[in-house]
Amino acid sequence: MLEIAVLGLLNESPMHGYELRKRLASLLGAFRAFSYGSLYPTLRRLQEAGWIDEEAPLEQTPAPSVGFAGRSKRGKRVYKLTAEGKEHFATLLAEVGPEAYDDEGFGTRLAFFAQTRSDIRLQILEGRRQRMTEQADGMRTSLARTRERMDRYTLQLQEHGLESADREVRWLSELIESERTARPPLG
Amino acid sequence: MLEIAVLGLLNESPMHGYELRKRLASLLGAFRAFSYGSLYPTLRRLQEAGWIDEEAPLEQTPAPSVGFAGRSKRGKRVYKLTAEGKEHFATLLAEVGPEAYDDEGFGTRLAFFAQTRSDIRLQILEGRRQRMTEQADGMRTSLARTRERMDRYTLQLQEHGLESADREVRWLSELIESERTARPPLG
DNA sequence: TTCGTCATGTAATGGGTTACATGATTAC
DNA sequence: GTAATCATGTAACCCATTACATGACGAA
Repeated sequence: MLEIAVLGLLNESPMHGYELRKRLASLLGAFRAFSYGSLYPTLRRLQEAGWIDEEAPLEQTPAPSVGFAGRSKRGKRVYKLTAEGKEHFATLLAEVGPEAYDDEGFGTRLAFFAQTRSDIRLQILEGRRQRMTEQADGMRTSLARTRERMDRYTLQLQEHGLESADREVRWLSELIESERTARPPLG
Repeated sequence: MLEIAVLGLLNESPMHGYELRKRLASLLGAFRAFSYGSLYPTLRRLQEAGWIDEEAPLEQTPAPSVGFAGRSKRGKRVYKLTAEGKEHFATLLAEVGPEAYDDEGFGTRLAFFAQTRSDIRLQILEGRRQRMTEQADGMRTSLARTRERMDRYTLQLQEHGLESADREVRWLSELIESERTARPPLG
């Protein structure tokens, strides 16, 4: 999750960790803000895997002290995607399994839809819609079956959840529709 | 989270693990279904803490083999809340900090609102509303600032998120209102 | 007798968080 | 010169998941 988000942002432009975290927070909507305690280890892991790389900073100050990679002690580390990283990111975006439909995964995929193939976009939207439809139906059934036995708070909770699920289904249907008209099927 | 949910359900009636999991799934809405890999260890932990206890099953079959606590080999283990467990659960429900407002925590608290003191209910609802209001405002600001630079998918994502947040705020306001009229402040 | 579902459990792992620690840079 | 914010990092922990393993019981 963090991995795909980091790769996606770095695919748009090189960035350092601190900035990455801010972009992440605003992209994924204030909630889901990832702490540094997971971000920095992830950056290291991605670098070791060869998917991202540190940009050597262009030296304005004449002589950096002995430090490796051009950094004196502990300056900004600006990361960018490598060729393999771009490839890997493309592979991740092309996955259409359940991990692309669930609550955490779907938001992240959608955030990078502009970089996703249009047939994959459609598959993900339809998968998500199916999942949300099933969830809504399950809640409807359970509500119908146990409505009388529930206290008003449980009822409110379930009804709000159901309405949210229904709203999302409608929203997805609109997205699917405009996706289809924008790129009509061959023939 | 699992702890409070387990205690809450067992406070309503004694139950075994398997049943607990099904009730959990329907209570928290199909999503958030907790696997056995976390449920059973939690039950053990709660039992070791003295908050829940195994009910000795009433023997219908004449002689169980040597097993301890009345179970022959591995039968159902029906758990119930102890007195300390009830006390502990009440303490958990009375917490009004951030853990009661965030996404995971709030749903669980609301599910057991019928067992929660009405002044605490009000505090939790107001805390949640404040949090969601702040979140919505943050998203509105960020949308206003970066709307032009965003692709249509990111825009859709943010707008849907904003609408959901706004809807929840309105819903919370209704709950707060009815909570207040049902139990008007002293005087 | 075999299949489905009820029922309990463990081991390995994952993906994050909190709290802590450090240092550089900017604004007042 | 000092406070805020930018910036990077580590260690300990937490709460869950997946995959696996076992076994009882009822219905076809």
